Amino acid sequence: MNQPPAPGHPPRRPTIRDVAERAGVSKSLVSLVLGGSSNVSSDRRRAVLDAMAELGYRPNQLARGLSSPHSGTIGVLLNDLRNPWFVELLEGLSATLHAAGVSPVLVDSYTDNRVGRRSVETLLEQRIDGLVVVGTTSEEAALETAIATVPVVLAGTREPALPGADIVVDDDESGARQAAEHLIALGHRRIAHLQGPGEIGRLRRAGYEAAMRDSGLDPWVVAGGMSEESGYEAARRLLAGPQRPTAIFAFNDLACIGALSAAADQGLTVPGDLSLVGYDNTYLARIRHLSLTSVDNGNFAVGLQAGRYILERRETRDLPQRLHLVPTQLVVRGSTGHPPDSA
Amino acid sequence: MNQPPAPGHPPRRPTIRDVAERAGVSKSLVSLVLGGSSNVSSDRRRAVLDAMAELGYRPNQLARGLSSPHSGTIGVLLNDLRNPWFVELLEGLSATLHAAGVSPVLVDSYTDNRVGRRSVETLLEQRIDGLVVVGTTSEEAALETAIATVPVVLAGTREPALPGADIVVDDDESGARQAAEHLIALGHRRIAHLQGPGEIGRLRRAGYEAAMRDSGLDPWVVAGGMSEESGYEAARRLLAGPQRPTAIFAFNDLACIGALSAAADQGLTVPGDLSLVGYDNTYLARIRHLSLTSVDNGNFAVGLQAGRYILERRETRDLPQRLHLVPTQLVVRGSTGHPPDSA
DNA sequence: CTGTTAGCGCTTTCAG
DNA sequence: CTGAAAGCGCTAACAG
Repeated sequence: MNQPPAPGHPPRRPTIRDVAERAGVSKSLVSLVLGGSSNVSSDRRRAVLDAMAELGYRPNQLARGLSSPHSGTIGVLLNDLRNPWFVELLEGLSATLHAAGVSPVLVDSYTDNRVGRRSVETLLEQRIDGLVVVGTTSEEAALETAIATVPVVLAGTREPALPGADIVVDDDESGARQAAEHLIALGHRRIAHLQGPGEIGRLRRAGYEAAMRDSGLDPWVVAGGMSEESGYEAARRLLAGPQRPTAIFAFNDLACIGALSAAADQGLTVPGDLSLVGYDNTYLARIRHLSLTSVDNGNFAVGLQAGRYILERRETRDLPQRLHLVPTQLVVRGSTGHPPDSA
Repeated sequence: MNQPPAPGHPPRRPTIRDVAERAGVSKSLVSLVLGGSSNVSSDRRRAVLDAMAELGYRPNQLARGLSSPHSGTIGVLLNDLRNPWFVELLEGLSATLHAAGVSPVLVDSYTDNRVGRRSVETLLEQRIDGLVVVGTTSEEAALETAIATVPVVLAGTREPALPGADIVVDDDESGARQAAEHLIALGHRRIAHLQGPGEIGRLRRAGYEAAMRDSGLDPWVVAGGMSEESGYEAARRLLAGPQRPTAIFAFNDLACIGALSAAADQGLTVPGDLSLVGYDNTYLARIRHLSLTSVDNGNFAVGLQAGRYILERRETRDLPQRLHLVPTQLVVRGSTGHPPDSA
């Protein structure tokens, strides 16, 4: 069934039973030590620990997961590794999970789709204790079935709307407002916004519009997207128009970089002729040659809280759905300045 | 032990036994269907499949892994999610694995380190069937113990040198040669190279030097790094010198972008005053506003082959160590042109 | 082709 | 505090 008896040395990995034998105790005692029980004398505990070390013992999580109610793993569904906006989120999440002795199992929805793998299904077969969805994914149907089986938390996205799934995101409306207010404070009046997709796109737009109206300015929204390409196209059209904007607030950093390219194409300097603000404060924004003013969405904090929620739900089903907003922060860099006329 | 009896509806997930009962067959027959055995009449198979669908049955991979010699998972150790050069590699790898019914389990070494998680150790406890190391990692010690237990393949890196671990990489020497030859063909003679770390750094340097010597030019190598920052610093010093180069071949795209910023700082235009070549052909190189000429390292092919190797080793231990080189391809974009004097 | 029987390595009662 | 015993869901012999 398992490893054939092997001629030379036994390739069989040491089990709890080997450890028990070596330490001169029973199987269950070893199990107790493993579980960190306090009902073990320190001598015995030492003996067990020593035996483990000598044998190079490694607990088999498969076996553990099979017999205990928790597998000790949490699935993390990443939407697209190409855009590493989620890295800090993942760090926050990992920190929370690690402290609880839980391992994140990462899967990349985009790649899996391409090769025809059913990411969520695979995770469920692995008996994950919960699922954290990082960023908007297209696996809506799969998530609906998943939530029937395991707790689900959405991090850095508000979609799909799953009854019973907690949501942890940055405060997009407030973040967008900060961005717009920054531009307004610099003296800009013709400030355009490249709207992005989905609920998040709507919220950022709303924050932008509110800030504009508060200052008696007319909102100027055009459809953008979340890619460099879409930002480029949208900005190109804007800048080719008769009364071009003096500032553009893009949906995210990628679209903002697209706008930057469009500006360069028209011979406009940034921020001399045109100011630009992105969103997400990715490492792209930090690249010297781009140096984008951007809204930081506090992703580390988002990850931390998502971890807390999923661990709570692991213990207690039937919690009400929760929404946690993390404050944003505007990071000013080289892509914003006063409008040209005000010079 | 497992799920408490639950008051309302039974939360217990259907097992192979439930399926057998419902389909009116034995447990083992269900197992055979699951395993895709041909020794099952099509009627019975249908019955089993139907029962599974009706029950919403999902095989428990933990249980499967516990009783069969393979767990059906392969660990994938990612070095740093921040630099998404490996995305296509992962796609190739996933394609191979998926075709074999094996699931990749992704872990991020960098994040894990930060939170104090022992990535490799965790994977081994999960009873992975093999480990693919993607990119250079700092977990050398852990890898050495890992290779005693499971097959290891290095993809996109040559380090650490592990006896018995296959290596799949692009042909760095040849790639660097292509980059240098491209610049030479454009008429450049003062071509500097920003050397990167490790074995790969040495190989790229060697390819560059060979191309230079073949054309009777003097190699000009300075220490760089693999980050934007290090590329910036190195290039800044180079460009401040008396006889500055007319072209720079950087270790990778990130360093190349650093060089781009340094050029901008000095008021040099690219490619008018200075030509730049990167390496990895990441999506950064493709960004319009950067538009870097770069060497594509064929990472999809690297991933495919790494998958093949690991699957082979899963079946057959004691294979000799292998090295597979994937051909590179220069992608010319806007950062290279003729040297200024030749205009 | 089918049903029975052992385990895989571990946790968890339940008596000592 | 400790040991024996049962069982998690599944696979893999083994006789029918």
